Formats: sequence, C-alpha cells, structure tokens
Amino acid sequence: MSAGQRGLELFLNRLLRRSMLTDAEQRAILALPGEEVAVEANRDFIRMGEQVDHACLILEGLAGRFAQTASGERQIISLQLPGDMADLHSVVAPRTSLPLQALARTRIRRIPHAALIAVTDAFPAIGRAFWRDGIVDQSIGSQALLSLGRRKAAARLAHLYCEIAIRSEPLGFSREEGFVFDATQNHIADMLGLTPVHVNRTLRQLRESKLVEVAGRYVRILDWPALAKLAEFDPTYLQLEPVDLHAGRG
Amino acid sequence: MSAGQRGLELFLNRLLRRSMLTDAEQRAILALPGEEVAVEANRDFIRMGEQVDHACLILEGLAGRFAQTASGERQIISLQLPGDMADLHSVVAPRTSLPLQALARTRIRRIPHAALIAVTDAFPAIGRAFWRDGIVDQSIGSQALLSLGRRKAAARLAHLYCEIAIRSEPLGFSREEGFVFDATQNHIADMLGLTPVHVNRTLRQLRESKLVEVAGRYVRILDWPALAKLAEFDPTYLQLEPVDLHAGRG
DNA sequence: CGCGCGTTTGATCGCACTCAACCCGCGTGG
DNA sequence: CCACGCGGGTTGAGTGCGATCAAACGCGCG
Repeated sequence: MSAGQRGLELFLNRLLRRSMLTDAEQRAILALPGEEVAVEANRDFIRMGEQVDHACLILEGLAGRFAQTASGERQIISLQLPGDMADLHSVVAPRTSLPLQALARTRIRRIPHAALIAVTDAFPAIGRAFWRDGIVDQSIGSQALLSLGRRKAAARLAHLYCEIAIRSEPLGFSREEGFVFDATQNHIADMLGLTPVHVNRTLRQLRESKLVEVAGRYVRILDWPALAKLAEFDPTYLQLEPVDLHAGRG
Repeated sequence: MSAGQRGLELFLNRLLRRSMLTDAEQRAILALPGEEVAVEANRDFIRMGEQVDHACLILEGLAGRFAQTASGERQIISLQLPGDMADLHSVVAPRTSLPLQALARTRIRRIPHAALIAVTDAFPAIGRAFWRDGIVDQSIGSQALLSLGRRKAAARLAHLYCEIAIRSEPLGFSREEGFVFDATQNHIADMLGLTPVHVNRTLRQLRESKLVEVAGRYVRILDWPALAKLAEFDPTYLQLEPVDLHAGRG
C-alpha cells in the first residue's frame, strides 16, 4: 500500500474507534485525495488568520496548535499525533484562528476541503463522524483546562504522559514498553502552563519516584498505576465507544 | 410569538452570525420541536455519564459545564448564555462525559436528537452549521486555556468580563450600559482556576482601578479600552464571519 | 430572630516563577 | 583538529502570586 493510503488508514481507524461506518463510507474515506508535505521542526505549516482550502492529516512526527499572549508567551492548545486530522474543523471554519506548528520533523498530507465536503454530502454519517471526531479533541481540551486550572505541576505532567501513552497505542506503542514523545521540555512547559525550569524539576521528581523513564524522545512508564493515580487519569474521555450515526438509529 | 419560538430565534441568530442558511433551512430550524423545562440554581440538568436523547437550548439564565478532580475541586469548562445550545455535540456524542449545571435559575428547551438528525440529513449545510457552531465553543475554550496557562488573575478576570460583554450583546445588552452576569464569585473562581478569596481581591483591584462596576448580577464596564488592554482581548475569536457551507461554494 | 450563602478582609504559607549559571552534544567553520 | 555557537537540559538562590486558614459582615429568608 502507498504511503498516502497508510496515512488515511490511520485516520480511518481513528474514526472507526468512535463512529460506525459502512463499507461504502469507509471506501470513500480511503479514496480521499491529497498531497504529502514534509515540515521541519518548529515551523508553522498553518499560519494565523490564513484562509485554507485543505485540512492537514499528520502522517509522522508531532504537531501542535498555539495561542500566545502579547508578550510572546505561548500556550499549546492541542497536540496532534500521526493519524490525527489536525484541522478537520477548517472544513467549516476555513479562516483558522490559531497557527499549527510542527514540534518535530513532521510529514503531513493535505486533503482538499472540496473532497471532504463532497464526501460529507454523499454520506451524512461521515459528516457526523467528522463532527464527533472534533468532540474528542474538545474532550481532551476539557481535561487540559482541568489540569491547568486545578492540578499541580506533577499531576499535570503525569496526566500528559498518560494521555500520550494511550493515544500512541494505535501507532504500535504500548504503555509499558514505552512510546515516542518528541517534544522538548520547552514544548512541555507550553503545554502545561509552566516554565521550562519547573518542568525540568517536576520531571526529575517523576524520575526519582521511579514513575517514568525518559531517554531523549523515548518515554517509558515504569509504574502505570501510580502515575495514573497521581494524574487522576481516567481514559474514558478518550475512548468514546463506536456510535451509529446513521439516521433512524435505534 | 411563543416562548419556544423565541428561544429558537435566538439560536437561529447565533447560527446565522456564523453560517449562511437558506430560507428553507432557517424555517427548518425554527420548526424544531422541544419541551421547556425550568432548572433551579446549582442543579445539574445533565448528569455525568448519562445517555441523552435531546440537546438543551438555554432560554434564560446561565449554565456551565464542569470537570472536577478527585478531591472535589471544580473547573468550569464552558459557559452557556441564552441562545446557546449547551450540548449540541450530544447529537453525535450522546454519552456526555461532563455534567451540565445551572449556575442561576435557568429555563431550557429540550430538543430531541431525532429532530436534529433529521434536519441535518435533510439539509447537509445545517449539519455543517452545527459543526461550525461547536468550533466557536472550541475557540472560546482555546482562549480559556491561554488564560489559565499564561495569564495572571487580573487579566483572566478582565478577559472573562470582556467575553461575556460581547456574548451578551445579542441579548440586548451593550458593553457600556452593562450586562447581567449571574455568577457568584465562587463560580468565577471555578471558571478562572483561582480561589474565591483571590477572585474577590482581584475584583477589588478592577473596581479600584475604575475598570468595571459590579452590583450584584449587574456588571458595567467603565473603561473598555483599558480593560481590553489588560485582558489582551481580541474579539475575533468570537465573531467568525458568516461562511457559506453549501456544497460547491466559491 | 437565627441561619445560610455570598462577600470581604487579614495573616501566613508554599508552589512555581525569575534570574543566573553551567553542562552537554552537535554541527559549523576556521 | 579544535574553536565556537547553539539548542536543550540541569541546578541553585531568591522572589512573588495566589493558596490557605481564619474570622467577620451583610443580606434574604424561614
């Protein structure tokens, strides 16, 4: 199978974990057109206020959406892993309000809005599956709000690692054997609303408590129960079970 | 016109500020069925994990969606004002992950999912308008993340007031003449990730700086430019201009 | 009148920020 | 070959914003 198709299969898997789609609908997803693009680390591939006519599917690497204050402090709003359609919402909101940036070297696939609209018109259930897909991102955002608003640094970091571990599973990584998380401590600080210095210290705590082991891009969770407890991590917000979005469902 | 229709007109206005809809589509929205319900202050009207078959349109009052930590600390994830469909997303995610609560005495209108699905099947552009509507909530959530992660208490509070002021305009309030914001300082603390005590002190700062004037449920912004500057408030994240979501658009 | 809720204020504490070095590995260029 | 710069990580000392603990006040309501 071609590289493009592999990307679409990851995306289809993502959709299928949350929405039931018929064979015809699945084929329509896999037949989506698009061109592949490579993006260097720390490069915006969608700029602020830009009008876009395509959505970006992450094939490889790590991307994030940013907001920032006047003084230049950044906050990472959401993280995109391979298989995530980073800005599927751009189909209905083509003027993007927030930039998208590659945190590490990343490959993306640009899917024209026209094709996405055509497929949602032909299959209303796909339209609702896209909508539902965005709900998951919103749910992740809600957890992030809870973290930033009410959790201490250690719990925030633990929660982040738990979430990335689960989200990495479809990519062939498991929690125990470790996963790739190619973000710098600077990036993590921007995700958690902390300073890089404090991220470093907090990370040390987790290491010294034998909860996680970090070696460059590779993260391994040594004590999942303890880490999940510290984070108060409950994965149900990620694993919405498949729902039948076809009209006249039972 | 009946009370139910007035609620739907507010909702239709909300949609029309962001999406273009044909006359037929607008009539379909206004014809949505639903029963009216009154909710006391501090009462959940959607409980955690509940499976719902209707969405809740806020007619009057103030509602919010919550998340909380194991120790019971709460974080308000989103606020719903009259005219907002509080959980439109429940159409595609009927198992709600977060509870909805009335912050003050509130009247809602329950719209059956079946009717909403029927209308999106008959008019795909309505489905995309719903989707797009949710994007605005996400955009508001992104600003909240930026606030919690990177802004100080005074800026967070200022930003909140600016946002509510703008969002209240369609209800007949203007920024200068004041608006109704029926949340306690406790609620505000749960929105901003602060303690009630600190909200009180911060509010005093804003009062003493002659930026806002608060009298019970009534808030008046005395110095909009200064408040917006303190908050770094840029309303573009709320006012997505109307987009044509019909297939084959230019 | 007494109770409860929301607001207000004071005193102290602590988590995370700030400022400042320094280390290390890597790529680049003299 | 080494000098140098640079990005990322690590550590220390001092500071401050917002939390915590505690108490009192005002007001509506039973």
